Amino acid sequence: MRPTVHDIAAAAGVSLATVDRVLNGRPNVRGVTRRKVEEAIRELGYVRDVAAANLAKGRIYPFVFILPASDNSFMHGLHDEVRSAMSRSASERTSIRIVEVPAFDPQALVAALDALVAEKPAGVALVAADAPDVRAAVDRLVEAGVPVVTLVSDLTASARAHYAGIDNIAAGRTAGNLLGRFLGGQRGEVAVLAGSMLVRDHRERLEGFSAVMAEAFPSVRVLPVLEGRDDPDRAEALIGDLLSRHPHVIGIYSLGAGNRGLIRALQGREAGQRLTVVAHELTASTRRALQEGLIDAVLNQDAGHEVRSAVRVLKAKADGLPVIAAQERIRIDIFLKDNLP
Amino acid sequence: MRPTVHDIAAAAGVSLATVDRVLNGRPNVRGVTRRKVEEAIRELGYVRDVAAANLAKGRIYPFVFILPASDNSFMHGLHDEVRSAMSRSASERTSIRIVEVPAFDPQALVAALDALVAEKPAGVALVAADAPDVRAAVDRLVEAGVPVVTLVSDLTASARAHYAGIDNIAAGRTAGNLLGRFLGGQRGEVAVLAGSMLVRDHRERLEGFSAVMAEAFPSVRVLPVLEGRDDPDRAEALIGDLLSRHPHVIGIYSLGAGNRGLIRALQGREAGQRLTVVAHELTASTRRALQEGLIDAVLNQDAGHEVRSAVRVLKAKADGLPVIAAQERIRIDIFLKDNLP
DNA sequence: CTGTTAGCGCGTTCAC
DNA sequence: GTGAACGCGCTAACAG
Repeated sequence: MRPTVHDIAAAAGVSLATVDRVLNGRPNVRGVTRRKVEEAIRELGYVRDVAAANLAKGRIYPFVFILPASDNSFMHGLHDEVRSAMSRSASERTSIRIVEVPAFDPQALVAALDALVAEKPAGVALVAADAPDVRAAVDRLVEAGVPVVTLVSDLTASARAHYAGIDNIAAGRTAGNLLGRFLGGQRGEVAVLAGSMLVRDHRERLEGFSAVMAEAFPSVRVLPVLEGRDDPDRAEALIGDLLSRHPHVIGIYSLGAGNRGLIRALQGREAGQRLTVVAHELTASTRRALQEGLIDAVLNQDAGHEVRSAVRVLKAKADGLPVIAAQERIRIDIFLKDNLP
Repeated sequence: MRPTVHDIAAAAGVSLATVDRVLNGRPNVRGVTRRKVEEAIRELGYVRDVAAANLAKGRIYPFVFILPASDNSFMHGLHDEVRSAMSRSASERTSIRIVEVPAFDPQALVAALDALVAEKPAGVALVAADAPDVRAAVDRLVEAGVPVVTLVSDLTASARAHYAGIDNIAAGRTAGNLLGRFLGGQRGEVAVLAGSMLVRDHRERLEGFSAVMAEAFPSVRVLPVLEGRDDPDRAEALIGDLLSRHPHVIGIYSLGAGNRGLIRALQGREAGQRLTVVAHELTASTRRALQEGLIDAVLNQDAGHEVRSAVRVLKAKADGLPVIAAQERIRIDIFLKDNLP
């Protein structure tokens, strides 16, 4: 049987309360007594039963997730995952609230963040838009003692405690390598479809992609980026237009969301002129396109992992505990039609 | 505040014990009473506090993991993950014991399994060798009331409750697709290096790989499989010999373990004659080879996920609870040099 | 069949 | 400074 507080109290010849004081680093314990207790703890190999501790404390963590109200599958998925985390609230002792803000709107984010300064939740997670005002608002919240983590898209140089998302430069490089290899030495042009160069994750993916193409696949020319604002209709128009003007396009890298439009544009083409396509985010539509061979590879970030990681980190920060960085790294998943989950 | 057993006892006008009986489906409750309690539970939206329940129960789950004593990095990693699960035993209320058996040795497995019939642990996980005797031994253990899950390599048609591992046919297909695409239309021969055709996972990978090559890449000829027994030295010799005899080899699929030998053989070649190589299992050596460009892609199964999943499933089975299949699916990870974790 | 009672391991008053 | 005693939400004897 595992040793309990009783055992160490007995071993140290003190009462439960004293053991508790030492365990939780509270004052009012003489140095000698403290050392005696610490000795007993080490001796018996005591490890505190967190579940019992939480039960006794009855503590719950009120968290707020600020999410963009984007109408694309990835954001819907992210919402779902947060809701799923809410449904686990009971067992995880959390109380999660979602605040929706318009997408690509720094001012809305700032307002939402500032509103939380007074509320003082135990932690806040947000999908950051990369703007100085947002950075300042995050810093104000942190200053007020609320831990903040960024989700999916980061806000560097801010006081956020952690970023729960993938390394987007690496993602861009991966996409470039995959696309380049799949093209198998063909020469020609590749198009890049992004959501917006205003968000950091998209900028970084482009950066990584461009770097690899220049380094490793010089015979392929990367066309200027198209900004589809993660909107299917706009993406379809942009791609359709591009393909009619550029007959030498042999591949596409879609680094943002709203791939439904891209897929529609691809469907319109004749069987003979298939393009090599790498896209981001595994959704119902990209999955189908992968299976049908319209898309060759999909890079994915697991929104579920990201949300769970954000919650873990926020809890740790709220308790002033350290975070095991390696454990919280979000991986870049690659899906071909054969390894779909 | 969440409703507790006290609240529903009060609402239903019964005692705590009765509420507990209804909650845990225990007998000795009149139909009327039962319904009253169930009504109150629904009414108040009661959800049981699992942590508190576990605390009160004080139950621990004695599990046994039977692992092959293979000297390759993947198996070492698997061992590490099981040990890591053991270190979490305190908080997960498990007590895990590892039993090592010689690799590729059905009889040793049988002996280990039979020894457990008397011990009657709460569950057993094993890396199965695919032999009728093993199947029979597993069935005996299950018959004795011990839930069994297979790990990494399955044992179909046995009474095992679950398989915690990847879909190896899909893995083989993924490898084939990747290798075929990377070859970019070249014609030539590809070699296949396996551990042993006696284990199911290797057979299935080969099956998936061969199918895709035949379907989608007819210009590539797949050479007869080489069996390296997951032994580095043997693999090096086999590959070295092969390459000297077959000048038209343009790619290699290494579907087993012991890739250190393969990598040594690759290192001996001149820069001009690089092969396209897809291997399994991300280890220190395959990681380095990936970074150095000796290997082009690595497929991986996350041993940590597999072990954690096995524990979750065994717990559920021990309690007679259902398993959420979707949640326990182990994914096939693909790593290029750019998305290494 | 149903209720009473005593813990599980820990945190927290409130006396001493 | 230190300790005794109660309660967190739930389970499990043991009575009735």
